[in-house]
Amino acid sequence: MALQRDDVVRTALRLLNEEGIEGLTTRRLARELGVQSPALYWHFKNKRELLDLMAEAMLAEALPPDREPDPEHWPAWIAADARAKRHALLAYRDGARVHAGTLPADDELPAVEAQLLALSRAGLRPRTALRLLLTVDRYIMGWVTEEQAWRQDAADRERPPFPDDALRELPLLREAADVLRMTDHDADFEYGLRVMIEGFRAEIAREAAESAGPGDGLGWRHAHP
Amino acid sequence: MALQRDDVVRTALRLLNEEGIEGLTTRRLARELGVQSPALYWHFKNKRELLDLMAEAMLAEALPPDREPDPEHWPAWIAADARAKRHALLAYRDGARVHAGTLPADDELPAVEAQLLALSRAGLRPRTALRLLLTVDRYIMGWVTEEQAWRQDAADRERPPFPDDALRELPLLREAADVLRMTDHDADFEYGLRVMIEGFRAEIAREAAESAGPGDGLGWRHAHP
DNA sequence: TCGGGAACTTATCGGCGATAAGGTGAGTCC
DNA sequence: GGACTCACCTTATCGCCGATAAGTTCCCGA
Repeated sequence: MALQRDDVVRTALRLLNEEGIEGLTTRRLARELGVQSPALYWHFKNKRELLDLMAEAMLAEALPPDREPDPEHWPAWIAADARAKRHALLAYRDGARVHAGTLPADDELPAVEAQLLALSRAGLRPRTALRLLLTVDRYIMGWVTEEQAWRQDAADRERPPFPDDALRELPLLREAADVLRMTDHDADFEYGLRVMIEGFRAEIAREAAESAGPGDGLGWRHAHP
Repeated sequence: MALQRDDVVRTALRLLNEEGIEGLTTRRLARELGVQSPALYWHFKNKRELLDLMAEAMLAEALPPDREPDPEHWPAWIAADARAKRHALLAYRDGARVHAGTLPADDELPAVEAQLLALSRAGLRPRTALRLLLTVDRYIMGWVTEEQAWRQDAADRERPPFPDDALRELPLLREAADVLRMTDHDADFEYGLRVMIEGFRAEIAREAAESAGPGDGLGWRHAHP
């Protein structure tokens, strides 16, 4: 049986985990598949295309396109999707770097439309809703990129960064040292996510107030959920 | 006069802008400096070290370490710093990718300490304050990374992404099409930043309420500024 | 005057993504 | 049943990359 595009992508993802993005070369991948490296160029126009398919595959597992976001509990599914995406990216070494800069495929757009629908039921205009989704997405990408870089060179590094004596004259940083040293990625990510959703609440309240009539310019009302 | 480390970094930054990160090779850089490429390894232990110094130089211009953040107006300086950092990264092609994964140098820590001090005057514990700073930093990094990737392959791409007919069945996305297509990076970035700061306000109010006494678990009070 | 080290050169290594051109084998058509 | 086709792969090669080894130049201080 001849090589399938799908086999290549799966093998590439396995190789990514074993060797990291630096070690993911067309030659190495070909060897893994029992094939000569130019054979890969039958299946992909270039390495970028392979990386794009890898990125798509990484997220397809974690974020199936047929979710049905509930307008009543938007903070819940926004947070759940965010966690799922983070974990999907974390599941592969350098996952965030592989995913960075890829465009959503056309068949992912309906899922976004569904999210916009839910958020507009919650009181947001589509433009605003999409901006919120993009905001949390950028946060996730930035977060996981740093997280994986950190984890990676924590593995290489001989000694931990920010030793105590570098913080001697910096009492507040010393008190926040475990955040600075990222000893608990999960909790720190979660914190930022929560704060962000808090901001979304305020934004929804503001926009609802604006559309209901002239607001007070601050819009401090309780968002629905 | 012999080559100075600083000349190399400056030339590398210029070259980065002209050629992009792919075109920034040691050979090309050496040629630009009128030198053979192994000469560079006298000044830097490897390319990673050069990139780190480039990252540091990029931001040093825009975020001088002697700013004095005002506790009374923290939303203002958080936003200003965020904009400055974004612009610093945007000032160089692939700036975000160059900066990604670098650690703050030890001499940048006092500036962070000053920010923590201002935020703690505004009512936050140091751990929380640092988490907030990291949150907005991750947002910036994620944002600019995507923004530069987008700008870049907008230059290569023959036709714009998300053509109208891909959105035919997606009315909400169509209404938000200019956000989806990122026609106004500045405004979209600003929006997310504002929402984020809105969340910070809520967080500060909550933490103030908690430390003042038993809160209501929601903390919906007006933040001070 | 001469030793030494800073700053560079030449030569070379192994590896990379990609292309060109050719081979092979299974299926199809007459 | 033989010629043709085309999917899928190989071999050979290109120009580039980051990096190292070893040797050269030249200035400065003792």
